[in-house]
Amino acid sequence: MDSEDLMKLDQQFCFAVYACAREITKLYHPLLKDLGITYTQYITLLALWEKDRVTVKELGGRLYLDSGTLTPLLKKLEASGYVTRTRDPEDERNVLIELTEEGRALKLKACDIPAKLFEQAGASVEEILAVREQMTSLLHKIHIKNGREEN
Amino acid sequence: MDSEDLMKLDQQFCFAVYACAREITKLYHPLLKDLGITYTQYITLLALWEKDRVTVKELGGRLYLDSGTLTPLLKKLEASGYVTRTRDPEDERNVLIELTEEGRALKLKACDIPAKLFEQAGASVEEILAVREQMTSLLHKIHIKNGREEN
DNA sequence: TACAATTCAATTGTATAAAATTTAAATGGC
DNA sequence: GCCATTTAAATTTTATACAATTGAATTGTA
Repeated sequence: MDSEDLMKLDQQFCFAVYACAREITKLYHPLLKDLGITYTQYITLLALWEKDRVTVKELGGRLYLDSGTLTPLLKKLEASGYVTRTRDPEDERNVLIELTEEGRALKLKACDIPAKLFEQAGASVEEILAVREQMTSLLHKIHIKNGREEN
Repeated sequence: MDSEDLMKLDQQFCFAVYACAREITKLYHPLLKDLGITYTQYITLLALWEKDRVTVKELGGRLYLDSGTLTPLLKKLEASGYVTRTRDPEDERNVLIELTEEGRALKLKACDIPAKLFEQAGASVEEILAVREQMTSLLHKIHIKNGREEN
């Protein structure tokens, strides 16, 4: 492939992923609107439903987001009554995020979302699973690259 | 797979794509900073280097972005001297986007970026190409779904 | 030809993202 | 125990994204 072809939009791996991510988010929108949460809030709650009483740091590590994004988002979830934010008495630098009863209850209202999305995706389960494996593998590799300054 | 597993963060196809898209953008950052442009501006210029003198609508169709995102972005590219924005005399509703000489010249400075990124990706070319095909296919399918209100 | 419907870009309002800086708290030598 | 270093969260700044609305221009049609 010559340099001219490499510059074409349709040849860009990054663009396929970038545009796809945005379209997927839009696909979630009507379902999440019923619950009164945004996509990033949904992803954050998924992480908390698995394990809460975690620091912003740990949550950010799992979501690949930093405090600049999470702090305002968690304050919104707190204002909505789904989580609490309390300074860890053991180490006042840490803020512990915990689900409230309403936060836990929301999981039941959201539990059919993954199945609904799978159904809407318009692709076979096998295909989706295979691509997910590769995306996850690539995500880890790139995250490590981004973690180092050089290169 | 039971409903509990379907709710796990690592099982979410959407999250793999969403997080990967953000990490890829970060990977581009140091390269694009040298050129003084952002990732979305780079993608927009890729589209224009292929074909310019297009309306905001057409450009948005190729980039999967609407005027709410493109209008301020194109104004920045205009302020940087890379594009011009002129109302189409034939149909005053349309705004035509054209590259300036500097905008065209920037392509030469950017032409080694795709190769550099391929190198950094840490995955085989075959793997990247295969996943890109599937992401692109899925992108088209979901875009059509998002275009229709029902479903 | 009026004029309702449509189309396009811009605007408004809300919510992310991420780099860079700041502030407060804790830690590790000495 | 003092203080430089480190760490965590918050804040600041800049740049997307997108839904919804607005306003101007065009089109279809009676």
